[in-house]
Amino acid sequence: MRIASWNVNSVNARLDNVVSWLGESAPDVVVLQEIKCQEENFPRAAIEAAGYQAAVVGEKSYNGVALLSRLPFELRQRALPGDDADTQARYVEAEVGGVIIAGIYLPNGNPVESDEKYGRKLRWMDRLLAHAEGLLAEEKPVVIAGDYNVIPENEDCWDPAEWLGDALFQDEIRARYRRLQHMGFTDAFRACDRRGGQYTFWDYQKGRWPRDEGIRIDHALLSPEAAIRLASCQIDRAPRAREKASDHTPLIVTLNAA
DNA sequence: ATGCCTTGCGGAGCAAGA
Repeated sequence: MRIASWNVNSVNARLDNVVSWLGESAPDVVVLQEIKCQEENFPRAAIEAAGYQAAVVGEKSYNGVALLSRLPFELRQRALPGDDADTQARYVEAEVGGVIIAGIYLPNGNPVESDEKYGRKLRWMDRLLAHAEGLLAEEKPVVIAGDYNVIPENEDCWDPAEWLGDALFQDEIRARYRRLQHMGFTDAFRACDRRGGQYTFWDYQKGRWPRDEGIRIDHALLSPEAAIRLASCQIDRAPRAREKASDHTPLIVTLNAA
């Protein structure tokens, strides 16, 4: 099973790129982040024509996630449990072929001085940790994939000095990401590739893409039952080079058959 | 230099992203 994650920075602005990439890459399941539309404005017909059924958790203008699948799936969650007052569209979870797949769009958290932004990020991560414990207890293959907005280590960043004051780089943020690993989740990309300097995001500004000055912030974390089936995990840089590219590029995980 | 891009919203110039 091939499972991809991609922050598309508006699914409607990116529709041609997304549909052509689905045709070329043909993953079984894709979790999208920042679709930036309500469910009624999601381009469902074009996605279905490409061969995918979609579970859409939308919101006007901002955020928004979707799970696309070529295989039958059962929707499990449309929100991250733990705070009914949180109305932002950042979480979707489904079971596909015996694998629990969660798509997440973790809050950015800047500026770090702001409880509204940074505090929200910390609290969202704490809820994710709690929910992840419950998923582990199911003892099934689980893949939590998406835009974590976390730079795990200095080597995942082209210039750590430039990111010292940023919410993506704070020690307490990175500690929470490590806690997911300590409780039993495996960073699929890092398990397959020891190299630093492998990025999933390059800012539109300042020529970051042509200079390959990026950060690795899109991740797939695997429960032990999924990790023992890990065949490969790759960053597909091709979509970032296209016209009208998203500032993120897809991450693709391949699991061996059960 | 809270900018430099890019998007949504709405019909100008912000807000938000990372």
